[in-house]
Order: sequence, then C-alpha cells, then structure tokens
Amino acid sequence: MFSKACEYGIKAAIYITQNSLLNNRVSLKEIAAEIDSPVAFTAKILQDLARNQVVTSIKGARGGFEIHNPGELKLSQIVKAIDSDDVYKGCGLGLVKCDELNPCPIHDKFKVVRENLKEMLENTSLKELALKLDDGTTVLKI
Amino acid sequence: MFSKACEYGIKAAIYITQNSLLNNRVSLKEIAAEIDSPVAFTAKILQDLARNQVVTSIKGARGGFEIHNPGELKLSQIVKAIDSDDVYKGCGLGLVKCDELNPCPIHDKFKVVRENLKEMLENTSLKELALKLDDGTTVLKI
DNA sequence: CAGAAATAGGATATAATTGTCCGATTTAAC
DNA sequence: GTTAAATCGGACAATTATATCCTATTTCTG
Repeated sequence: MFSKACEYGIKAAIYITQNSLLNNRVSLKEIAAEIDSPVAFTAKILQDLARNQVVTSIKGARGGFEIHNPGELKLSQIVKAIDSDDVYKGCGLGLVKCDELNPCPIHDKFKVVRENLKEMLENTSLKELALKLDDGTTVLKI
Repeated sequence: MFSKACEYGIKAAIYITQNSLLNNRVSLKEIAAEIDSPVAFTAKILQDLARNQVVTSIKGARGGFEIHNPGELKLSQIVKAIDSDDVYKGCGLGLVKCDELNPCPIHDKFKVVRENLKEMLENTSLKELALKLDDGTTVLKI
C-alpha cells in the first residue's frame, strides 16, 4: 500500500509526536532505533518531511526533530509528502485520465475504497496516534 | 496501490474475459495493444497468471489466452497471484506481527480500509468488469 | 513433412527504490 | 575559540521492479 519510505516516515512522525507532546526533542539516532529503521535512510525521509513542513528539524548539538502541530497534522500530509497522493486519489489501474466521464472498469468499486482510505488519512491526526503509543496499547516495531 | 505488473495483469484479464465470453481466443500481441502495455513484460505477467491457473494459455499457431470461469474468477485472485495478498491483508506500517493483540498505531483505522478493499477484490468478478467494457461504459487505456 | 505463428523461458538491460558512506555545516557547551 | 554532537546533502551501492531480446518449443495449416 505505502512505500517503505512512507512507512518509516509515518512511524518516525508518530514517535516524534509522542516526544514533542512532552516537550522532548528527539535525535535521528533515537528515532531510527525506536522504529527499527536504517539510520541514513531515515535521515533522508526526515529531510523530506522537514522540507514539506511536516516536521521541524533543529541542527547542531542537542539538535533533532520536533512536531509542533500534532493535533492538526494528518496522516494524509505525510503520505502526500513521501508517496504523493496517488494512493488515495489516483486510478486503481493507473490510467491517467480515469474519471466519471471516462472511467476504467474498476472505477466505481475502487472509488469507494479510495474515498475510504482518503477519509481515514485526512481524519487521523498524529496526536491521536501518538497517544496510543503513550498508553501502551500499540507498538512501532516487530 | 497495485504494482504496474498487477495493473497490467488486471487489464489483461478483463480484456481476455471480454473475448472469452464470445468464445474468442486472444493473442499476447492483441492484448498488449489493447491495454497499452509492453509486449514482452505482459508475456511474463500472463505466464505468471497461467501458472496460477488464472488464465489458460494455448501454445502454437492460433494459440493465445482464455479465461474459462470469468463469473467465479475474482480480482483478489489476480492481485494475490501478482502482488501477494499483503495489500489487503498486511499491516499498514509493514509490521510483521501486527494483530489485535499487538497492533500498530494505525491498526484499527487501517483495518477498516483493508477489509473494505478485501471485500471489494473478493466480490468483484472478472465477468462483471468485462461486461462494462462490452457496453462501452468503461475503457482500458489512456 | 515443412513452414509459419504463437507461447515459454532464460539472459540481459534499464529504472526506481532502498540503503550506505562521508564530508560539510550548524550549534550548544565548556 | 575549540570541541563535540547533531543535521544536511551529495555520491555511491544494492536490491527490486520494469522492460527488452533472443532462442526454444509447441501446434496449426497447407
């Protein structure tokens, strides 16, 4: 469904949020360890998210990553920044001009799924996901 | 959502079905032309689908491809054969052991989407999709 | 039986994704 | 100011996905 980069990006954002809610800045190394991802690859993804204003990066000693608007930040923004919004907006068969007027054969059936995914991504905030980590009901690795 | 190979596979299966319903066997070249896909790559995908008993391949002159059970054949079987069923069964964050007991943070929300996709793929027959091509309400390319 | 038309399948090429390495830069702390 | 701890960013490597090419094999047709 999502690329590996996007999976890492979501996990990283959730972990950063969990810590930002406690006013706790986290480093790349710590993030990668906590979400079980390759450090340098995760660095690229976080750079990308920083360029897209999803996370705030602070350089230098005691630097790291923060998320300032976890309640307003939605999963859709992360997915869009990393994978593009084709996953929840594009045609299921990859047609470029698939729409109501010129639909592909699975258009109607796929539209429901796609809308469902879109709503889910647009309505899920990073904050609510981080809180599930806080109360120990969910995990980020294994 | 699906790989390119899977998109080609679905389109090919729909086109083959449309013709099999008319007792019309179709060749690789014709399929590739009709769904606008690279010929040799499409050949590999059709081999794969043939190995998985999704399509029947007939070798030799006047050979080609057929689908014998379009009413019973579901999209899920094609997706599973080409992309594996992880798309509609796996964890949204790629965790190997994500389940009700040890869920990832997006587990509950993603489960709904995944189930939705799964139902759609398992309930959609190739026959019904081919019929939409027949009546001209849908297209396979552009 | 010979020839042509078709799929099968192995080898290879190209592109995209995933992952690594290292030097440059920034900044806090002493 | 110097040093250490960070991110940044460019170059590279490995892996997977996509795509092509060529030969072998099968089978219909004449």
